[in-house]
Amino acid sequence: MNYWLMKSEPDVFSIDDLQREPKKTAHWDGVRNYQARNHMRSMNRGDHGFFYHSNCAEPGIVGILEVVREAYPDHTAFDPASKYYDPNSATEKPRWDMVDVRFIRRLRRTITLAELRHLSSLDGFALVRRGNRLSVMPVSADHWQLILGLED
DNA sequence: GCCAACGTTGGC
DNA sequence: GCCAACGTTGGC
Repeated sequence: MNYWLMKSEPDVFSIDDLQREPKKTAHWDGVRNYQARNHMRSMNRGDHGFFYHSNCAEPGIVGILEVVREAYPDHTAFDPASKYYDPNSATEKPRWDMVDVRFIRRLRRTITLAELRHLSSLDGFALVRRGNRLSVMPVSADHWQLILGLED
């Protein structure tokens, strides 16, 4: 099993929104960055990921999700009414993909970005690299366990 | 292929 | 709201 981290702005789509979805499952649409898309293409059913809240008062990891459907075309790219519309992503040759993810649980507390930045043991973790803006990134098994260990 | 201009992300 | 750090676009 591989581990991931996926960012979402809570004002747009929060961990609570995911929990409220039917079957607690949602499309992870709107990714418009090639590196992030390629990470989604590498995901396997059953992989786990951190749900990260970005661009908010307390940025950090708030929960855990599971990949329940592997990458397939992101239909919002075909929809002129969508803010994620991409005229360069033709339906016969889709440029952008999404995965389906299911809510597993909330963390008992938010593990903040500020806190993670202070851990030298997380050196090399993409999230805490300076200037990182990637919205979907891998997490090593070691880092996954280490971060979960911070929860209590 | 270079690179300046522009747009976006996201912490603070 | 500011702005640093990137990514993308498009002229040449």
